Amino acid sequence: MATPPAVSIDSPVKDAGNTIAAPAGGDAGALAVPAFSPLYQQIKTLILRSLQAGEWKPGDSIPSEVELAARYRVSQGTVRKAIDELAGDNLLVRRQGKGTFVTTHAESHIPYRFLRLLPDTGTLDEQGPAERHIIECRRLRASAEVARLLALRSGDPIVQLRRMLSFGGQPTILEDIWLPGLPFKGLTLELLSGDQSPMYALFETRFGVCMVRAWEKIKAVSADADAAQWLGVPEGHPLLSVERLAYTYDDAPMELRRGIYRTDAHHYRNELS
Amino acid sequence: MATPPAVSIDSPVKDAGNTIAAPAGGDAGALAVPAFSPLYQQIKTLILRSLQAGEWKPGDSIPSEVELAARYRVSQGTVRKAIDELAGDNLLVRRQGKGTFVTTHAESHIPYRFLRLLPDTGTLDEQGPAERHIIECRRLRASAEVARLLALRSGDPIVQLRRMLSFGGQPTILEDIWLPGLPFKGLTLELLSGDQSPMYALFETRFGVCMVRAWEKIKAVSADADAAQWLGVPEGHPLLSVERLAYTYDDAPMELRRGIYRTDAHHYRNELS
DNA sequence: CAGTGGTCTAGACCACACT
DNA sequence: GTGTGGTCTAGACCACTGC
Repeated sequence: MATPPAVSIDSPVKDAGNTIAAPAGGDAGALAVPAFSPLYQQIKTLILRSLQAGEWKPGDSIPSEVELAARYRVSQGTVRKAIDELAGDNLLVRRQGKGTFVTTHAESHIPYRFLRLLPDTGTLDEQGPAERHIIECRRLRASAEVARLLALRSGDPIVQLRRMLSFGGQPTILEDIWLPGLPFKGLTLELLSGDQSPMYALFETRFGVCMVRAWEKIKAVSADADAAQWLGVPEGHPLLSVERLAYTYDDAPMELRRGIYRTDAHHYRNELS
Repeated sequence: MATPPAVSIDSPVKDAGNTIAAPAGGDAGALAVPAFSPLYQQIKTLILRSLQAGEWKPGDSIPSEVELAARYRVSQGTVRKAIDELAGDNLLVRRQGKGTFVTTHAESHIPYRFLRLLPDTGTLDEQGPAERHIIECRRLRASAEVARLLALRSGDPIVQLRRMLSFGGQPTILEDIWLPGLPFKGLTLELLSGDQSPMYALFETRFGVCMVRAWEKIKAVSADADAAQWLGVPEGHPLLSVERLAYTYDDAPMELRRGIYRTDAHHYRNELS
């Protein structure tokens, strides 16, 4: 399987030396556009496309460096640099002696890769795994606000979820989640409730959607009646509001999430450099 | 200047092939300890030491790759990999055609490298630069808690600062800062107040202390009387508590800081991947 | 053992910045 | 032009994994 398609973004020519050809034939057509990129960047893009297209799924191993070098007709070192950067972005994981694998939210030893909340005292696996409870799952139409953030149009179909996470029996996080309706056709409360894996792992296996990076906006807020009831704190209690926008391989926003965190016994941890 | 000291951590031997010698002579002594590291790691450590020793200061350029390769008696590619990693950790900055520079908190186009608070609307330079006001600067003795976090002994001399940051005239951040007394001998309220640059830049130039990375622990809290007064909010108002422990090159904790942030018009931003 | 990623080298050439 | 970092190659060998 797989005959080498060779590099074809900037149509690199390697006749004499290692030059990269002009973006368009001859000298007509687009000018002024920078449009040149190093070979390894082009390889990176090609690999990204294969990930996006689902040629290699989360958890799978991708072809070896030697194979990819042959496929793209470049040296192993060039493939290596491309993979290095993708690994640096946490899209791939290298394992010496075994191969290079597509990063997944499942079967990872970090069950909640994007969750930055830690207990003030104790280890990561403190009181065993988090208890998860789906409160509701509704299909409705995007508000202007949600549509804007998810790059949809007002009124487009969406799925709205609400769930609660508890640690050691203590309700700690109340989350509202908005997902675009089309990619998540078939997502139901039953499906979510009957699943043991992290939500993002379910998204990968059932919907082929891989959350790759995200932004979070954090504020301190007062508990309203609703949050107070779910989290078991008095109204007005200070809580962390964590708004997350998560993206897939193609940098398309695929999830909007707003979590309300109790921070009595936990804290949001962040590393700076 | 500078005659090659050559690599000497693991005493790499490159007689035939590129082997790295055993950590200790013969086969006696420590066994079971892994203790081997690739050449580029050793180079990384040597560069780190030069940074630590102040051989190259923040903002300076370090020797070129070719020079370093000669100095350490390795190939340019090996130096390159070492520098790549240090650049990845934001300790160095590469500038094509110019050289490699030691990262600094001064003259950066990001005036507050470690500050993650952004305005909800508008750009980064929103209302011009932040107004800074030093409220107090006292020299006292470390409490058990502060000593533990700063790796000091209870009762060791420390400097305690309090300051306020305002954006567009709005008091937004109230910070208490604890510094070890010895490295910061000579730090006074006058020095701080008369300085226009970010505090970390002052630390670099006046005390040779470069903050390189940090952890932050974030919680939602209620404004106490003190914070309420300084920040102009009612008591009980939800605020962000941001506790930071900052480290220098040698991974020694060098600053403890606790900030109280208003998040009415701003938010703490974080990227996940 | 063969296959994978990891390290190291040496040399060529390109892109950029200063002078 | 000279010097810097940036890209690319080709080949050798090491270290780990699993058959």
